[in-house]
Amino acid sequence: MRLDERKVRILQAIIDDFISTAEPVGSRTIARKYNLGVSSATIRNEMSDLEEMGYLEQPHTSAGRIPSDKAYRFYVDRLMKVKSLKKEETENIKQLYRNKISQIEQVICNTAKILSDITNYTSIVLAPQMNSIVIKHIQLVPIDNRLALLVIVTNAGILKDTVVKIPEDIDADYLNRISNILNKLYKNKSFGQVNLDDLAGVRKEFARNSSLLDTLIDALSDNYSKADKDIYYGGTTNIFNFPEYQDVVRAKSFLNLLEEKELLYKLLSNVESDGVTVSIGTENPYEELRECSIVSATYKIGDRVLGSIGIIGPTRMEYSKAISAMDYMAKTLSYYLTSLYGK
Amino acid sequence: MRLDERKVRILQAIIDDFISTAEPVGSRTIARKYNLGVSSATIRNEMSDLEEMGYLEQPHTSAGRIPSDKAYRFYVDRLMKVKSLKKEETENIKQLYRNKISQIEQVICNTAKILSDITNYTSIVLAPQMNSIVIKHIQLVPIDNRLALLVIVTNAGILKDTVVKIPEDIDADYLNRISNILNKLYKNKSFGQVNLDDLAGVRKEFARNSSLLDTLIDALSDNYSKADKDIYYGGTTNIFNFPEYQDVVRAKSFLNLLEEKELLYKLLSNVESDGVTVSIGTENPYEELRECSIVSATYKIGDRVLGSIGIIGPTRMEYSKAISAMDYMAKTLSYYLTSLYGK
DNA sequence: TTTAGCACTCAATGGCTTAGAGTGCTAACA
DNA sequence: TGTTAGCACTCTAAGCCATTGAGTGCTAAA
Repeated sequence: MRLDERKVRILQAIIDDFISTAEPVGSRTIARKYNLGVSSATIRNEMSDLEEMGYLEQPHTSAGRIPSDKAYRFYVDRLMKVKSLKKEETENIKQLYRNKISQIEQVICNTAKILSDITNYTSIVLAPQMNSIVIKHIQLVPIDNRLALLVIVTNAGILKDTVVKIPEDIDADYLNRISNILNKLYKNKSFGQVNLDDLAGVRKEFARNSSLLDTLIDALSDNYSKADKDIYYGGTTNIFNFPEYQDVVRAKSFLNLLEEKELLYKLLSNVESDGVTVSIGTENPYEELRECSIVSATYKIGDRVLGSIGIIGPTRMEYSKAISAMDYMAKTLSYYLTSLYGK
Repeated sequence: MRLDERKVRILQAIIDDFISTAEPVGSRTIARKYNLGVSSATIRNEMSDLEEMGYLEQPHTSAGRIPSDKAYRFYVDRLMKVKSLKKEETENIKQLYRNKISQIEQVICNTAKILSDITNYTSIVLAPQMNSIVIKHIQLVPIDNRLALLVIVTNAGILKDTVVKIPEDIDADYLNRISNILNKLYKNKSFGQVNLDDLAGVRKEFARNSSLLDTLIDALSDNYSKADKDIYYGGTTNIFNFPEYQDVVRAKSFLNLLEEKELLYKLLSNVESDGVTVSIGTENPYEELRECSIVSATYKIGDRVLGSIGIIGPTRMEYSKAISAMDYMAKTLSYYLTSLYGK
């Protein structure tokens, strides 16, 4: 059976309607709301065909029909016109980056927030992936006679800097010497190449202060291992706005899903490095996500991918809005980061 | 009418039962489960008295009874024995602070998490209140020829340090001079005393680099104004575990409540500075909280209150557990911060 | 003062009916 | 041959009603 133009028009009407109402769509509704110039009976026949072709599903005989994942895919690839963001929305985004220069985590956290504000879905942002980040400089900055700040400067902005306790009798010169040792070992290496054993190897240079060495090893490995899977969220409670999540059990399982960092991490780190990726319902590799869609993109410094951003919502998603917001956001963030830290 | 010993025993049984089941408690249940040596009819009479005295309420005639806020207050003040935490729980808490020295925000964020893990309620932690924090040192640390790190060292650990853009032609000496100016102006002042006009007043010293000055003013005011109302959460979805929040509307309104930072901020900043404060249902000044209880305490460095911690849950809360966890946590956190930044 | 007994109340449960939205088929029509 | 009106059929959701049972309050006896 061929998907002729009339079928396409009807399919589009059904998808549009279902996206906005979340109710199964009947033939009469289509005939009334979208005047396609044919009667409900004709539409009924076409709908029956569309079901046979796999684009529609029927929850039960006496209900209307809902689009299948295949229909959404067709919609996203062919039907939908990506409408650009409203002026005020792009302004909001730009505003976020204008003048504001602060910790990269801050920026990313705000990115998540604004993305969920614009789309009304939940947004997920993966913090920069350490493995690809190169250390430009390590320095111990003295704070007082018992504390110092271990600052790791990377080509993606400052990383979590860490306060470390130092033995009381250590002076600035000594800290400088240690900074030099650290630099010699790690400068221009990526975090993936960092080997903490190297540091243990120079234990003798620390003389009697081997406890300081241990503290440093701790601090470094902390930064290395943990920050890697940092995930930021925006609009986690937005899910309650959707009728399909008015059921506590479903809402809860959605919120639990968000806490499965491992899964989200895998999901978002396998994203195309260019443009916006859309993953619909059962296209997702994970069971838990078979009723959700994910719109994602990466953000970069120059050409190097740092991390990724995702929007997650019901398969009945306003793809057009979500995709355009994602596209604009990822580009703006990348542009901003590149101008700040890029070479 | 007097609250004689038998009434108290019955009241206690009812409260205990309701706390663990969330179901209205009937006279027969009490007679069966807690053998008080009297029949259900006697208990019935006593319950009727307790209701008249305001300790019990009846959702409807043919249901059992539930404790009133007055009953919980009595329970917390007189009846309840605070049971101390399990060994493994205190171990978990200590573990959190052992060796781990990092940004104060990190510590606070983890505090929220562990508190909610132990109690199964939602925890709320107010970041250190800037007004009382004293600046010990301000320094601009050069990163590369376009960026510097503005580090503000306080008597409560490092504050959010900020990356600032600097004009390309500025050298380390110049940054040092600026650091000195900043120190002269702000050292040993609390954030409450910081007046950004002071900085504007030295504009001439910046010579042609007045854009750098503006950046610094921005960065400082950012730290000053925003961080002040930072709130960290733990276990926000724990609320779904309680039968009284199986209703989406209620669950949603609870989650919305958590986003009312202004309100939570007011609520938690008016807490007794010593010991644990318990605020039950309608005792709370806000309408939205009349079905919740809040257990809170402050954390300090030495004697100076920095911020506060709260646990929020249904009025039917396991007060004993919540209070002991809160007590232990606040003390441990204060001890840790004092040993690190105190004096 | 305590307790057994009993009538009474009321939310919750489950079965039953009805209403209505929607389908699919058939037959007539252009 | 494609389109449409008409109609019987299906199935969920909503409303209604009777039943159940947990729990109370009162009374009278121990």
